[in-house]
Amino acid sequence: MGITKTQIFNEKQNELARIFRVLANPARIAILEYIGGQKACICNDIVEEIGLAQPTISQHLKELKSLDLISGEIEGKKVCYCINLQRWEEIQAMTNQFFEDTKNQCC
Amino acid sequence: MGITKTQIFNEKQNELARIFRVLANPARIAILEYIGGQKACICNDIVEEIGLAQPTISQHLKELKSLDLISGEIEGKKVCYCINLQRWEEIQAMTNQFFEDTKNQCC
DNA sequence: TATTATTATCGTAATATTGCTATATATAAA
DNA sequence: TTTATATATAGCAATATTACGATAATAATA
Repeated sequence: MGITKTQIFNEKQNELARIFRVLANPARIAILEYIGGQKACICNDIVEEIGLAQPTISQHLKELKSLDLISGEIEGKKVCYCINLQRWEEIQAMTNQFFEDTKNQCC
Repeated sequence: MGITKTQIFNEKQNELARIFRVLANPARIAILEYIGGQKACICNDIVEEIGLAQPTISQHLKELKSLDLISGEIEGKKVCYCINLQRWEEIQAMTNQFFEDTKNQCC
């Protein structure tokens, strides 16, 4: 095989794994940090900031959007990306809950 | 190419990405939940619990150990795995800090 | 309309990940 | 010592990911 057996896991486990997968890349971490660090929603200075080719950045942005972690508003020929705060906090809460729930008593 | 360009990112970004990568699989989430849910450190009932082949579980455990997220104590012919609480909380804090730091003012 | 700037998509090569079977290793029990 | 049990490792096939260059799509500007 070679493909993750999502069928045998529950929805929450798959959702958590998907969230972590989207975050599991330093370019996407850097993009999120950069977007988060801007006062205004700056768009694709990201390409210059990060140092990867424009199509690569575009692909990473697509993945981040697929999780609804960021949103891109079209402003003329530019697209202005910013953190989707509501979803961000939702995901922060979910992951933190996972860490909290999984702490155990053993050892 | 096809390989992540770790050189162009800083240590923290790479470390975060690595943490998220280890967590980015529903089998590993399920394993952690199971280990965390046991009062005592139960070992490889995990194989029966999860429903993947024994070598596959072993491989996932190895990845979790590589992040020091769990530790495996040898007890006779069995190995008793449990959450490494100190590291667990360290990683919880790191990821939570990331979410906290990255929230922004825009939009 | 033609040009330019910005972003997205397509196709591809290199590499990584997932999960398996077969097998090795290590310890306990007979 | 032989056998059984528990775990790890090696090797492999299928699929996913990362990053790129080429190119399409969109919209502002000349």
